[in-house]
Amino acid sequence: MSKPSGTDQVDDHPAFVDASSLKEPPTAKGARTRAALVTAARTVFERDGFLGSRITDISAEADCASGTFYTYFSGKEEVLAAVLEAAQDDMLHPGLPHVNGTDDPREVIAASNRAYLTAYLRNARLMEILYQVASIDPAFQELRRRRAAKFNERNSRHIAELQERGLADPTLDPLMAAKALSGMVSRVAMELMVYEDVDIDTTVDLVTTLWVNALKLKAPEEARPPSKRAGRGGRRRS
Amino acid sequence: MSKPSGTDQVDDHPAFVDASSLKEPPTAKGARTRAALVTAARTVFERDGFLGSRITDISAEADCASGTFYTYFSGKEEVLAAVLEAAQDDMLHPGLPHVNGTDDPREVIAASNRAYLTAYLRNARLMEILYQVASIDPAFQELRRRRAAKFNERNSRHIAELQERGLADPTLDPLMAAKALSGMVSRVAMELMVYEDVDIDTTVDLVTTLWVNALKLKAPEEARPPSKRAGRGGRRRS
Amino acid sequence: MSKPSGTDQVDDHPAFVDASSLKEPPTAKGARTRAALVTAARTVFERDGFLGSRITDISAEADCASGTFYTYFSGKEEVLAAVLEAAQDDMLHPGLPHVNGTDDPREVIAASNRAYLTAYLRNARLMEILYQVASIDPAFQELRRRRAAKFNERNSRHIAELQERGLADPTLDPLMAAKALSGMVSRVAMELMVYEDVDIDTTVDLVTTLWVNALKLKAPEEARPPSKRAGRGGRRRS
Amino acid sequence: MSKPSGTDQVDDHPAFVDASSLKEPPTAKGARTRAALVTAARTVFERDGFLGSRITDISAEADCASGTFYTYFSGKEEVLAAVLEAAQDDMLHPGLPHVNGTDDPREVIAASNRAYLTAYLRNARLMEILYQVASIDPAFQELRRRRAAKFNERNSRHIAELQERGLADPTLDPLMAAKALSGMVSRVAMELMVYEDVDIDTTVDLVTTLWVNALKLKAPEEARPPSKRAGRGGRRRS
DNA sequence: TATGAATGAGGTTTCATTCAT
DNA sequence: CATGAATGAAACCTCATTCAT
Repeated sequence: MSKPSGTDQVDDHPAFVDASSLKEPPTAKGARTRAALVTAARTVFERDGFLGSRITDISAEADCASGTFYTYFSGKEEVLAAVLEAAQDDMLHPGLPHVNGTDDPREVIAASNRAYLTAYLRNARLMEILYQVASIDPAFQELRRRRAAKFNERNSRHIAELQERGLADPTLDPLMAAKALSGMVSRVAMELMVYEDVDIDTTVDLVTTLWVNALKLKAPEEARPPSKRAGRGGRRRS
Repeated sequence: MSKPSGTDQVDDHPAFVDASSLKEPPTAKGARTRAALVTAARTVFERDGFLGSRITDISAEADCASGTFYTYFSGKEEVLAAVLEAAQDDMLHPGLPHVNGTDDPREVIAASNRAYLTAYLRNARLMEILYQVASIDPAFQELRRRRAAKFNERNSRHIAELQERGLADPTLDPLMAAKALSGMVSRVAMELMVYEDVDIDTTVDLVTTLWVNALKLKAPEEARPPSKRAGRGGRRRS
Repeated sequence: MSKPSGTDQVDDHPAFVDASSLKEPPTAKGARTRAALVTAARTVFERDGFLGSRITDISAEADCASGTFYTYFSGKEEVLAAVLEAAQDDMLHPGLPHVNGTDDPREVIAASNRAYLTAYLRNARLMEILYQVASIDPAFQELRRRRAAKFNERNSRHIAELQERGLADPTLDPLMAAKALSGMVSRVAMELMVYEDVDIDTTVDLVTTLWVNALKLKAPEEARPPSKRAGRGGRRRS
Repeated sequence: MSKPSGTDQVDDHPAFVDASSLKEPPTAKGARTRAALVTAARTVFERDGFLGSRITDISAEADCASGTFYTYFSGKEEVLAAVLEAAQDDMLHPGLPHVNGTDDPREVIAASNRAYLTAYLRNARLMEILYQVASIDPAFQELRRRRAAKFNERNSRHIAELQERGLADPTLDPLMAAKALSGMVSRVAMELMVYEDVDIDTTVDLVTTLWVNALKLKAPEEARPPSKRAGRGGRRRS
């Protein structure tokens, strides 16, 4: 099924498949310590930002000595990767948009957006941090890009499908539109929900309406411009 | 005249009116040195980012001793403010969208977006930096917010006007829509133009179409009670 | 027992009970390093004065890296507090004036003064430094004051006691007299013993005589001028 | 006339005869600028201490450029010398203790002390500063010593004279006693009057009584072998 | 593994002093 | 003489990283 608007991902990062920090902890205690460090790192990053944080703070937060940090990670970048990886699990299942029984594209889009924004809210600060780091560290930039690509692909497919069914503006480039619209959603998520505390229902409504309008989405029954009415040329958006 | 999409501003920062660094140096040489430092700071910030930059580098770039820096600024934050202030001048007059002779709202929107994106391109890295710093320093966060507010107000007014003229979807909240749409534009600017090197014409077209669609914009002649001419169905965006 | 003239304290600082640097280092090595730093700091302070000293010099003197200093102290002020605290121990037991077998107040005063001056000599430079710092840093000013208060209280009590026993000039305000006389002693300590190298016996004699005279001290057997012999008017002090 | 207790001097610095900064200002304007700098320096020194002060502050206080400072002085030490020199004039004539018509030594001593303490109050902070600097800069140490010497000499002479007249304890070494007693007075001046705000009358009384007691001073009529004994019976001021 | 003291390179900041205007 | 910008040596302080225990 195609999901329009970042259904199960946060931001443009659909899959935090990272390879860097997959050192499976050897011992049981080791695993616990490592986990504590990852949790602590997230806390500290969210509090102080990535660049503002110090390794000392992370180990302190994890209740261990600063030296211990280096048993599991080679530096801040690596914990960050681990933190993102951990967050991914949380973000992959944000109540998947089981738009049961509905075919109405608007409902599907709304559900997707809701799922996306819900997950976003839980991980907003982390996203902000990823953004920051990406603009500094090419590795994270790449990470961000690769994931955004997957994500946009999916939304793009959904748009294309709607176009094929005659439900969306056929003049739009599906991939470009997908990028622009999901960009809009993630921006709105940060600006309105995080900074301005707008409630999620309002936000879902807003972005869904704009998204639907932007695609000139028709109701399914209007689909496939019936040949006979072709003369009328009525391809009314929305 | 109301300008729809951040016509003459970059990002959400319509007016970099800053007060912090208004210490006009008394002498001419002083002014020159200060200017050199501001220029150098911009260069260094764009190269290394705000947090990655060192004051030493800035003074080196400005060909002066490190101590000289402190004659004019109390720290990196203050130069950044000065840099943004200087950039503002550049951004305030990016070939104002004198959409001469056209009343067509799409043309107006397109022109605005072009102006905006053009300026954005010139200051993209700086915007990225402001974003970074805002997420770290509350002062810049505030700066960003206050300016975004002004900016959104303007776009909001334009949308409301179109609604009043019966040209735009009346169900939209003008302010919210303005925020979402200009968010989209600045996101696209960064993602597509800066990271993916999409050319400006394509980008302008993309965002303009989406913007226009999102508002369900009608051509002026369709305005208001289109009752009688409904059959004609002239739907020309742009 | 009340001790007249700063018996077991140096200057007006009876108890260097400081709270600022009570961070007992956890490990043994840590304790050693900290102690080395305190010792080094004292050496450097006595050599260069407080303001003339550099943290680098202290760590160098303690044979450790400059960063190590900050593991234990937040700055020069804090080491100084630690140095004073350490000195206190030395000063608290300078051969307490166990004027065994004597009740003669003059002997008691002499012994006290000797104890005081002996300790003073050992810590003279430090006292000078405390004086300096106190005139600059309100925290040390306060420290000095609070301790002087305790000290003066004790001398004051001794004087009052002598007055009650009819051995000292009853017209004197005990606290004021205590302040003035111990001020005299510490001044003389610095001026004569430190700057002019007068030997301690001479100095003890000098200040004891002046102190005794100033109180118009009588020998115990003269106590409470018996009314009947009033006419004889025998007034021989000490 | 012999003055017992630092009659017209402040602290132990009877004569600020300094040679270092006697560069008579050439121009009239020059003289004014120099004077402004000296005044400013005193203000700044009293506010921030000698070591805490910066040349910049002094020129700022004197409303001139920092470079100007070097036209008149080679550094802080030199202005300090100038400041002390200027203060000397103020201190040399503090209402000289013309104890007209009295021969009573106590009156003389009281008057001297009053004169001394009055002047002290006016220059207390400056004295504190001189003390500080003396403990750092040998030149000022020397200055202080040489002046103290003259001062002590005078008090010493007065004591000797009283001894010769049979009015003071003949066992005291006049010079040593002078040093100790004037040390007491200057200490009390700082501690009580400056720090504790004790009023001058009380202070004069206190130190005068102690001074008189310490010398075992007799009234003139009791002088020497009082064999015939005026009959009137010596009135001892306790 | 865990610890936390020690390290020291690296950046920041201050200010006395010079010098061209 | 006055100015005040420029200088740069010198001190401060931080923190990632190592390593002996």
